[in-house]
Amino acid sequence: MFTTNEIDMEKLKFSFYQRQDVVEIAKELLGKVLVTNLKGIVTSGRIVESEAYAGVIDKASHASGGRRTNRNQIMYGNGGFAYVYLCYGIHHLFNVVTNSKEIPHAILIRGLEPLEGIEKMLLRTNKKKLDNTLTRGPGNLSKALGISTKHTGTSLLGEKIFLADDGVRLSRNAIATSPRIGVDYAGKDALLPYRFYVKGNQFVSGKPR
DNA sequence: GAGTAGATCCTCT
DNA sequence: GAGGATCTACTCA
Repeated sequence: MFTTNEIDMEKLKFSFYQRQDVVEIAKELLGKVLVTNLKGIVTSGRIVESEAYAGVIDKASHASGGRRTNRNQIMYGNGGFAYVYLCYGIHHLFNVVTNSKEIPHAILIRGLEPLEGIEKMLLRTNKKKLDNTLTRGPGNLSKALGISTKHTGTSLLGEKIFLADDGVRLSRNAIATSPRIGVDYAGKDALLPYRFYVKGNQFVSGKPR
């Protein structure tokens, strides 16, 4: 399906995260590579699913209505940092903060196709063999990559966690759009088409299509 | 295969 | 003191 091309991997630049349109960035993140390098263990995966959270005007966002708390203050900082938080007491959800200071945009990474360090991911998740549950869904992928809430505030331009472009390009018709998942509480904002995924990829969460 | 309950704990009210 | 940007296992059919 995808071919790895590690030689041409290039970290996404600060300016990539600084742009205004969080929905556009969410779409562009599909096909990019998320890499973690923690305690000398390198694991990575290609992003196949993402969701945009459009700051203060978005009821589904933690920053909805300008809410500002200890937990989400990182969203009010500059783009290019990680926002990780705990959900349902069990799951660590990994977000990419975008835009500039005081504009709390973020993108939730929901699905990855494993690339490097698959055996390490299996160890972390207590799985025996690779299947599509390893990095499908936001809770699973952060566990597989070793990401937890203590990584909130980590720069995505550093060595520990970063996003890279290895030259893979997705054609426009390979990308599908849908409403976001698990945000029914957000009223009509739950219907916004802010979720993007690679059509037919087995690491996309939700019902297979 | 579909539907539901339980896990589990940090964060905000 | 309540509830959440979820996942899994279990039931029932």
